[in-house]
Amino acid sequence: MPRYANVPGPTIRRLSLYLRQLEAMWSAGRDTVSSKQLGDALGVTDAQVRKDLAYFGQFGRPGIGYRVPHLIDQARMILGTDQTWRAALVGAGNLGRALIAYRGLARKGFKIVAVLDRDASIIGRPLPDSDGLAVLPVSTLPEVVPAKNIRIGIIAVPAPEAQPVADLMLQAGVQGIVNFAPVALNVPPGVPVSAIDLAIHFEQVAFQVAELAD
Amino acid sequence: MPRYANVPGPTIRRLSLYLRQLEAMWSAGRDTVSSKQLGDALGVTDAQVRKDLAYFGQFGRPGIGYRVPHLIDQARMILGTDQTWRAALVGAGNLGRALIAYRGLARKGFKIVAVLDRDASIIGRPLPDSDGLAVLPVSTLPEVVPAKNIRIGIIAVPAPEAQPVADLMLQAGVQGIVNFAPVALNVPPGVPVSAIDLAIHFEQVAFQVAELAD
DNA sequence: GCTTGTGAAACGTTTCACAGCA
DNA sequence: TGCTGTGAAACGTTTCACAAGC
Repeated sequence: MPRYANVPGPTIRRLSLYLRQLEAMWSAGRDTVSSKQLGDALGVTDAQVRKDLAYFGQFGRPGIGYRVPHLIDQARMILGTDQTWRAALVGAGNLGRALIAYRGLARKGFKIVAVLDRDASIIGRPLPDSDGLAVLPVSTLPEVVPAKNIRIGIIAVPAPEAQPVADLMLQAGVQGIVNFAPVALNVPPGVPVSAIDLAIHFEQVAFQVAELAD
Repeated sequence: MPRYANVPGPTIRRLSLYLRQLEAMWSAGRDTVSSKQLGDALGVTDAQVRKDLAYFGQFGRPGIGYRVPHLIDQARMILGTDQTWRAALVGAGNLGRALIAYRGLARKGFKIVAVLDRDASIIGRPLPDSDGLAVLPVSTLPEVVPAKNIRIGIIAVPAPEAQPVADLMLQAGVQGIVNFAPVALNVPPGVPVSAIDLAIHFEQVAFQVAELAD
């Protein structure tokens, strides 16, 4: 029963960008915006912006443009960030701790309510900037996920541990995964996974720079 | 004079994935791989793998497949990670320090050789896991970039500071940017930028999960 | 028998261009 | 006049299907 079954993937990715830009514009005191203005700010054509938004409804007014706060509300509803998403983080290394401290996630409604690790030497330790969370053993995932109403799992462990952690997460009832480990996860079809491989982004820049030089 | 002008963007993004998977397979002792095997590991069709690789040359042997180490070498050459890329990191907060400590970047040839920040209270401080780097003032970017042969800039500062930092980086001679700030950078056309907005990846998972539920 | 490389077909996305409305 | 929403055209990417090679 998908709400937006025929919406192209690229459109959904850009919707996140539109929302981010709209929030910035609203903070800057802007009340309305045209597809051209929104597109220019993001390097997208005005036609693209209109087509994208039209997949979800008719939000604009000819001659005027889009009302910024209204479009923000709509985009949040569509993306699901009008609600709070409780997440479990596995891996309390440098990256994991950076995620805990990052306010941008909470601001979007993502709350890390459990932090787990395999390393016995850090289990039980309180985490800075975390509202008093302490590190739990990964093995408690099956109890913690239902008990804390967790829907999203965050993987921030070394590559070789990522697959077993993902398996355990899904078994525990997690509905979607954000994966920072540099490895392709094998999950059942239809399970939402977003992968962020830092090194790959650097590689893409390196390729483009090399292209320019030659 | 681009070497690979007509190669689709998605193909270049997948080439990074192929390389990562091939490195894992080589570590696991695999010597040859077919397009089907490589594709299955990544959720891509065999035809897609072959088309992608064929944009860059003829690397395979009918009836056999691809020689793993040879394909790794080729992919590294194409992506540019057969060389070392020296990078400057601006922003020594939680995320910045996680990047400094992350070995995966160095393993791919990306070396952070300068760390800068605006915050006077941390300037001069030595950084853990950094080979003895100390934090420099952002204002020294114009001297540091040429002096240390830096080609890539990494932005890990709060959103409002990202644009001025980007401007300063490009003025200082940086050739490409990896941007972790949740804001669209305005850069001259053709300047390679890769943007990583952590919150957006979470949002995409939330959307997909919400789609399943309804 | 198995697998590549590749034209051709199928498919999906973006851009165009304009009717209709403020 | 300015701007949206949208069919239709243009463009780009993926999949198909098979000849050729191991």
